[in-house]
Amino acid sequence: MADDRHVRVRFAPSPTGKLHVGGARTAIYNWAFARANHGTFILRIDDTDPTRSTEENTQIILRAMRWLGLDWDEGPEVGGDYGPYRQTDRMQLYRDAAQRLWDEGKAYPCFCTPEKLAADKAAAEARHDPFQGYQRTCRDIDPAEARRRIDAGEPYTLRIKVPLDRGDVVVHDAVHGDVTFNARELDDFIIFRSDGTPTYNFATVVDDAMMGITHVIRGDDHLSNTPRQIMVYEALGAPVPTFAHISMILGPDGKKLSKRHGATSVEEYRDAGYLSDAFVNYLALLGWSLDGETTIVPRDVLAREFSLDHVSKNPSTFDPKKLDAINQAYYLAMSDREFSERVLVPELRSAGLEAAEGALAHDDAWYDLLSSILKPRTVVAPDVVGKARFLYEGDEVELDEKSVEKNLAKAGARGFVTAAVEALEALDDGAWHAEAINAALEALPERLGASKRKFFGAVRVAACGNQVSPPLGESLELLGRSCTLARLRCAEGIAAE
RNA sequence: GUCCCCAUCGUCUAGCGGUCAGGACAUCGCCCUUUCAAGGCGACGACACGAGUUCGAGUCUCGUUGGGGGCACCA
Repeated sequence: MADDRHVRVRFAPSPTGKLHVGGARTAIYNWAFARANHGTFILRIDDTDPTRSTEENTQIILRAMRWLGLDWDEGPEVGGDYGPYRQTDRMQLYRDAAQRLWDEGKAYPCFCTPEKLAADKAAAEARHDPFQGYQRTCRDIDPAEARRRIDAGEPYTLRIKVPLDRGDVVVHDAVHGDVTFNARELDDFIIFRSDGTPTYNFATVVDDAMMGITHVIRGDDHLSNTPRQIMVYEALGAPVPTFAHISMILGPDGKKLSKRHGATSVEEYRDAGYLSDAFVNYLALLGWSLDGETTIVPRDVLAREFSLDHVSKNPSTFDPKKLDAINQAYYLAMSDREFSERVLVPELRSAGLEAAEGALAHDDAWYDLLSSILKPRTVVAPDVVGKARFLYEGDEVELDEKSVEKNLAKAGARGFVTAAVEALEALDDGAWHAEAINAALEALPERLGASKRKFFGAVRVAACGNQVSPPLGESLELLGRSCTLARLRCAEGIAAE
């Protein structure tokens, strides 16, 4: 094992799309593993597929990484001693490495056409040959002959020459243990395409070897081609890293998570109003546990306690409900001030309730009070907008039809509102606080011979416009004396007698 | 077809030979309560199946079944 070396791990996304939740989790594990072991976390852009990779996607991924708070020690924009950190900028390195293997007789040119390869494979399949890989057709072509054909312009690929006596390959995996692959499965796979570009299995290994990667933490889907990658390490004479293959993330139907299951990209969750900390917390727990009991694992704890041997082997199902629960737990843990600054005000601004920039309509105490009542009612950030809107409608609230029908339209409602107006008028501006407001209204239902439910329901709709609202006392305090009384008087006019 | 991986409540998981199989989310009920939440208490609910090994198996072995992944001049 290479564990005694300084830990160096990498996250190497392909910019063929946005950062997916599965990729995000892989990134989180790599980051956390590096931090927990005082190692180095490297970000590398695996963009060897020119047709599908875009610069735009690269930027989206970098942005998502920053939003997730996964800072990298080496990589794009921060540099490092093992760069460049984009595969397209490393082409010469792959060529050099391949040339070296060729010179050393560990790789050889293959002139088989794709058609021949397909035919060979079909034939192997037809005779039920357990070995369906490359038939090593060009393995023993005389070097001089090969040279001649190359010089004549014949297209060729470069294949790795797997030693015939290699024997079984065992992958030492930190989450799966030792996984043995039969030597028979290994074939002389292509390391360089006929167009002169390296294949993934070759490029990644060259990179990981040159970058001194000690632990390769990646998706389960790579386990099967790890043996061939090991062949490359061996040919290169580089130490084989420790692998850690983590299971996939599935959708609610047990199928691999995809678009049809809803949001799959990190930025969609950011835009939906999830907290980065909560999102990282949830994803970290999807396949890893601290102790089996703890659900709230802040980033710093993750960075300290993360360990590969608590990584689960089974695939996990993405559960939006649990994400919600964790997100809400993070809000609940915030102080009113923090909630106000990080959640409430930004949402009010982007919803246009508050000016996009500059001074706010109220003082800090007002937002803190609002935060205190909205916090336990918020699952995702944008929830605050709908719940705070009634505070921004001036003296005439928009009355919810159904609420009016079930409250103000009921007999006696006018009397309730009138009584409330009288009681509240007795309070002057200086005494306009939730506690005093509640005290002033408290005795009224009994005096009027009405249930609290009916009385407060009528007042609530009159002042807040809806039978569902944050606590009444605080709501009226936030509304202010004059606005509250204006709304109540307005409702008196339409309330049933 | 072949190779590999996986298998504990609906979901995420704890468990690393002897546990009343624990926690969290979800669901349901009760409490609190002027609405909605939040909170408190409680209920429901799992070792896929079959053989072994063992005094004893969720834990070890093999098989079955069921999922997933690889076998590309994709990554």
